[in-house]
Formats: sequence, C-alpha cells, structure tokens
Amino acid sequence: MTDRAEREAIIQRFMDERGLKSTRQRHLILETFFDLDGHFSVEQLWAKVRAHNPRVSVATVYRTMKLLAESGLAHAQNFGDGQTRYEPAIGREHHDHLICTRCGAIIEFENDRIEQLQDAVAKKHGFKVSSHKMELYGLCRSCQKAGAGA
Amino acid sequence: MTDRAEREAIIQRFMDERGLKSTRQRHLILETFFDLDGHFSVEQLWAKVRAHNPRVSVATVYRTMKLLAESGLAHAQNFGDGQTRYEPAIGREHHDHLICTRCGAIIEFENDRIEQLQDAVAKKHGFKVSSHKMELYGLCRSCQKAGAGA
DNA sequence: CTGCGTGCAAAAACTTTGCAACAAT
DNA sequence: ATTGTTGCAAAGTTTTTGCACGCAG
Repeated sequence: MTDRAEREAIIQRFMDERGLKSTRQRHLILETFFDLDGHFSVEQLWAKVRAHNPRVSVATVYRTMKLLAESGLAHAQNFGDGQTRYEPAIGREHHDHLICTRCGAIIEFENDRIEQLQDAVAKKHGFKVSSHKMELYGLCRSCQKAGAGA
Repeated sequence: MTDRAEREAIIQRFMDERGLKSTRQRHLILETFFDLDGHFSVEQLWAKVRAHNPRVSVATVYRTMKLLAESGLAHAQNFGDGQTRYEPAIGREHHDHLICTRCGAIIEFENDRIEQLQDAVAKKHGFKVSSHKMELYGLCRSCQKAGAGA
C-alpha cells in the first residue's frame, strides 16, 4: 500500500510528535503492523512480531498499539468477540465493514454518499465528528447457501 | 416506551420460544432492563436489580442478558471502553449513535436514507444483512466550546 | 548520565463456567 | 419427579501495571 519511504516518514513523525524514543521493538512492531492487511488482534500481531524477535513481550505490543491508535495511525475495532482488533489507517481510504456472522469473513467497503449523510446528521446535532465506524452484520453469499443446506 | 402489557407479552413470548422457565430473577432483570432508557453495562444493570433483590448474582444477569441479546430483544454495544453495553430493542426504531469522545455523551439518531444505502451496499456484495451498527465519534456541542477553552 | 522503554510476572477488569442446592413445570 | 436455573466461587480472557534493568538520546 504505502511505499516504504513514506511509511518510514510517518512512523518517524509519530515518534517525534509524541516525543517517543525510537526503539528496536517499536520499529519492529510498527513495520510488522503496517505490512499487514486487515484486522489483527494483539495476539496475532504479537505472533508475527515474535517470528522476527522472540524476546518482544506482549505488553510492549499492547503499549505500542495503544499509542498508535491514539495518534490515529491505527483504528481499533471491536467486532463482538472479546478482542480489540487494529487495522492500519494510513495510505488508505476510510472504509467500513460487512461481517459474516457465520464464517467471520470481513469485507470492506466504502460509500461516499453515506459519509456525506453522516456528516449531515452530525451537523444537525451540533457534533464535530472525528471518526466513525459502521458495521453490517449478516450472512455472506456462500454462507447463505451453506446455511440453507445445514 | 412500551406499555406494560405489551412488554409482558414480549417477555412471555421470549420465554416460551426458547423454552425458558419463568423465574423470579429473570423477570426482575427483564423488567428492570426494559425500564431503562439508554445503554447499560451488566454492572450497572446489576446494581439496579440488587436494589430490588440483593440476592441476585451477577452471573445470572450475564446469562439473562446473553439470552436476551441472542433473541434480538436487546442489542449489545461496544463503545470502546472494555465493557459490553446493552440497550432495549423493542418498541423502538432502529437507531445509531453519536458519541462524544470527551464527555461520553451518547446521542441517538436515525436516518432512513443511510439505511437504504446500507442495504444497497450489502446487496452489491451478496450479503444478507441482519443487523448493523453505526457510531460517529467526535465532540458534542458543549465539549467543542469547553475544549477550546481548556 | 538521565529518563523513557522493556520484559516479566502479578494484577486488574470483565465474563464464563462447574457444581451443588433450588425452584418451576 | 424432572429438568432447567441460580448463586457462589473458581477459572478464563483480555488488557494493564509495578518494578528493576537496559537502551536511546
């Protein structure tokens, strides 16, 4: 998605703006995270990080992702299972999710018209919106077929 | 919202359909829950239930709310703090939420046009949607003012 | 050097579950 | 009687935190 140089710049800015030290662990976690495409729990991310450096603790991953999310470079999602999932929020358009309640498949979509209407609604209520989430739950195409048979 | 008789009928149907026994505790929890207006954590609901009957355990509240949500009579929400919140889902139109990230205020709204567009998006992806969530995060009117000063 | 960051393990927060007593049908 | 339900406490999950050591600036 994002090219390496741009990503580096973003990571650097993130560190600078918050006065964070640039450590081996943070870089590894961020690189790993931004290489991913999709929605990952800390546990999953940790597994990938450990493949590179088994000594990184899960606490560091939690701490780093929390900082990232606060800075807006990652979005925290909550799809109903008890875990927080993060997804990269740079170099991509905002998007929303269709979630299959049977197989867990997650499909992303975006719709400008909806975004416009959201802004209008917010304005009507005097809100200044900084982010939003929209999730549609249901059955994906193949689960509708499978579900009928099962 | 719902009048007492209708509510009783709904609760009764809920019990019948799932073959649940009609216990003192379940009734108390359900009555208490449906009297509420808003989004409540199990902890909060439990506190209100205990006011009536201090012997009800929190486990029963968890179990009951889980059943209710599965039956579609309550909606489970996740607003980012680590707790599940439930809100009554009978006698009301579907609605979505504006959430103030500063003071935590929750404003409800509904917008048919958005719902229509959601359906259209789902259809395009072959999805059969059964429910959805939409949350807009930002600053409410008073926090925008307060925020500027702080 | 100085202080932030890390790893580890303990703790916290929330939710689920095993089991024996209990109540609804 | 029979079977589902409850309360309690223990255990499970996910996430946070205290503390001593270590590394970046």
